[in-house]
Formats: sequence, C-alpha cells, structure tokens
Amino acid sequence: MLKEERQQFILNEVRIHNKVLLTDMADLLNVSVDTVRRDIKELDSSEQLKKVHGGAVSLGFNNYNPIGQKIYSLEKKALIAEKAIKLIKEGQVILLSGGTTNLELARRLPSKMKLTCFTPSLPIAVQLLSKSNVETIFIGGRLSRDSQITIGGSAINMLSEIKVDICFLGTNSIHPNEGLTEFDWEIVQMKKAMIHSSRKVVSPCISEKIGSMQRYKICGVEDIDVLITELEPWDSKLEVFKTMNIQLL
Amino acid sequence: MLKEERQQFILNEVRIHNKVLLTDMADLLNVSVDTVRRDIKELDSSEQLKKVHGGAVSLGFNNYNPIGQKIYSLEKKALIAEKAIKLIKEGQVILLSGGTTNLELARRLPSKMKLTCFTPSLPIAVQLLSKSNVETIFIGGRLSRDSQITIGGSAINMLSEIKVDICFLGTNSIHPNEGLTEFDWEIVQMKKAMIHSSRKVVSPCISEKIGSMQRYKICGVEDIDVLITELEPWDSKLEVFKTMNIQLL
DNA sequence: AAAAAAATTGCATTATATTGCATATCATGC
DNA sequence: GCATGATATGCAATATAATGCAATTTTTTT
Repeated sequence: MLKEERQQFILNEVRIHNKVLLTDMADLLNVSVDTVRRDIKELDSSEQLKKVHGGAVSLGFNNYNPIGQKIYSLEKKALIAEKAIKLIKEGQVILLSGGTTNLELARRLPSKMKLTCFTPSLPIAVQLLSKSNVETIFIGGRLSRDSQITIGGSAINMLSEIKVDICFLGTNSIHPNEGLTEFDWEIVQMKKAMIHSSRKVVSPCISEKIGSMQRYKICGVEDIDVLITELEPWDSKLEVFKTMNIQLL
Repeated sequence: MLKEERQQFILNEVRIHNKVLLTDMADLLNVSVDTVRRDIKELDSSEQLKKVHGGAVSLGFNNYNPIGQKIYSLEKKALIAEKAIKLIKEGQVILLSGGTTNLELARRLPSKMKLTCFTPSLPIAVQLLSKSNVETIFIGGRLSRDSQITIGGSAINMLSEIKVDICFLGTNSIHPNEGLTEFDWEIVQMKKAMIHSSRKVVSPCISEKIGSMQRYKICGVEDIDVLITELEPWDSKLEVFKTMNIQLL
C-alpha cells in the first residue's frame, strides 16, 4: 500500500468521523502506530488535519477557527435559524432559498417535525434528505455553480405552480428604502418568483447586511412579512424598520 | 511494445484503480522497474498523474466521495465508468440516472469536456457542479430518500420536455428475456421517462446483476442500445446478448 | 545504404525514503 | 505523584529513487 493511499485513507476517516485514534488507524491499515504517527505529523504540517494527543481531528470540527469573524457569523446564523424555526408549524409547506443561514435552518429542523419543503438549493436539499419526516421537493432547473441553486425559466416556471405557507428568503442585502437587492440578475428572478409563490415571506438576515445595497432589486421591505436578525427586536440598528409594516424577530 | 503504448497503459491503470505500484507495472509490462519509473516521471512532469514513492496516483486522487459511504465494487464501477465516458463526445447533451456507477462516471468526467448534463440525482448533481465545463440541469421533483433521486409527476413531466443525445441508465437488474427491472415502482416510471427522452440509451451494469430480476419492468433489452459491463465484450457471461440487437462494451 | 546521432532500455552503484522496533521522555487522568 | 499510554529519537532493515554507463534500437543525416 502506498503512503499516499494511507494518508488519504486517514484524511477520509477524519472527514467522516471528525476524529481518529492512532491505534485504530494502525489496526485498520495494518501498519505500526509509528507509521501512522508520522503520516499524521505530515498531514498536520500540511494543514490537512490537526494532530492531537492520541490521534487527529478534522480542522473544521475543532471549534477554534483562526478567522474569528467566520465562526462569529456562523453563530449569528445559528441564532437566526433557531428563531426562524419557531415560525414553522407542524405540517406546513415551506420554501427555502439558498444561503448559509437557510442551510443552518435546514440542519436544525427538529427531526420529528412533519413538513413539506420546497427548495432550489442543492446543499439544502442534501441536508433535508437526512430529516426523515420532511418531504423534500426540489425545484429543478439549470444549476448555478456559484450559488448552488437552480435558476432559469424552468425553475421559475415550477415555482409559479406552487403556493407555500412560508418562504425563508436568504437575504444578502436589505435597505430601508431600497428593499432587498442582489448582484446576480438570475437569482433576483428566482427570488421574485419565490415571493410570488408564498403566503408569508420571512427574511433571515444577519445585521451587518442591513443598509447594504446591490445592483438589482428583488422587492421592497413592504413585501417582507418578517425580518429575523441575530439582534433583539428592540435593538437600535432595527429602529428604521419599526415604523414599517414588518415584524421584527 | 512502444513507449507510448506503455505510458497509455499506465495511465489507464491509474484511471481505473486511482493508483499503481511500480513493481506491478513492471511485471505487467515485462519491463524493468527503471523503465516504468522513467515513464511515470515523464507522465508526472506532463501532469497526467502524480508520482509518489513506490508508484503513482491519479491527479484527482483526493476527490473523496462526499457522501462518505463505501461504494460496493468500486473498481468494477470505475472500469465501467471509464468505458462509458468514451461514448461521450464534446458538446453533447447527456442524461444521468442515479446510482453509484453513474456517480463514478460523473466524478471521472474530464474537466475540460464541455457538456450539458441533465440528472435527477442529488449526489450526481453535487459532483457535476465541480466540473467547470459542464452545465448541469437538475430534474426537479419530489426527492426519494432511499435513492436520492427525484421522482413523481413533476419530474417525469420535466423529462418529457427534453431530448438528449445519450442517457446512462443505472441498471440494477438485467435479464435476457425480462429486460431491465426495478423493485421501486416510482423509479421505474422515472427510468421509462428517461428512455423516452433519449436518442441513445446506455446501460452501465456490473456483471453480477446480469440474469437478475425485480418486480417491475422498465423496458426490454431491445430498448437498450449499449450494454457496458466490467467484462470484456467476448466474455461468456455476455453470450446471451450476442444474438440480440445490442452493442456490448 | 552507411554512418552518425539520438533515444531507449537494463544493470550496477550509490543515495534517499520508509518502516518497525527499542528506548527514553512526556502527557494525561486518577 | 503514579500508572498508563502517547510521543520522540536513534537505529537497523528493507524498499525505492537517482545516477552513470553500456548495449541496443530507432531516427536522422550524409
């Protein structure tokens, strides 16, 4: 067996289990622990995993993230996702756009909750498949490589044929006057169609996106029913929305 | 044996097995390990494989399977996938059903090949997204948790609106008299629709599935244009198909 | 067609890499 | 702190890599 193979095997195990023990690897690979140790040392110095006493852990799993900002906004997104889930009632039909906040929402859906869930997002669909009580319906169409959601006429057409209870619209930019905006025209069309297909539109949005603006307009703030941020509803940053006909969470 | 031949042979072995050992190649090719070493050195510097201590590995070696589960008979499926890829021509529009063989096919598509690819399979779509020259179109619909493909009227409807050059129909059971069969009725409907949408139908199928039969019929052997197995076309197990109007690869 | 040049191949030699083991040191939980 | 298991280090055995060289084949030139 090639060293390369062995190292790939170890990496794979780390990816799957988030951690491995030296002794397990030595057993599985039929080599001495010394060899595994050396392999892990190499993989560690090439920053493919993190060596710890007794084994190795995946880089992502370890809660420490060198880029503090990233982990921070992940926490914000988790908080938003939890608030969003409270809006969902058993048996409803929901629609999830793309984005990491909605992915977090999908991940955190209680597994006992019965739902029908439409989505044009590939990663979200994958996530939903692991929820045994969620019936997932994928909005087909041309896949955009960047955003990993389907776009184009076929997808919009499919959206035009449905009407869901709640739509969670991942929001990159929201502005009190200009409303929701995006930089990708195709995605704007998708989001417009999603709004049309929904009785209630919820915008999960981390607070730093408030006040920002992109090239193309999706809709005005008045077309959104609920705005969810990681902040408390009475936070001063949300002041501007208080007078508008929008629920803050 | 020509040097060129030898190098192609090595490359082929690398593509199928993801790795080769110097000593194996020297044995198989009846040349000294020095010669193989030199060949691999050349192939490495022309970036067709990666030279490692003791042998060589394929360039995309670390392309681990994102689902993480071990694929049964991966070697055979890899061989089938490589044969299947030879049928695809630049610029064509293809349709991939689900299944691990087709997943392997998607994984091994040359990244420089321009293609339009339809699929109702979630894992295959995820895989295809990493191919920058492949335009991926997802057949939307209700997602089946077991098979990870979309099923139901909406998906079949979308299929009815397309006509592709080649369809690769993942095959679980093929029988000389009974044709292709499946145990899931919904998937049968999908596969029927896929056949209708295709000018040419290719069935990649590992040989152990030959002769097996399930409850529901998809189509007869006569509806398949090409049958690809991991065996050589003249293998005795394929004897029964020789008299039928089907190409064996 | 013959000669010269270049490429290919295998072998011998030397250098380097890999691996497992023994031993001493270190970390961790109790 | 003490027992246990993990780590580091040096070392020897083995496998693999690199290099130079000579024999052979292929290609090019004359």
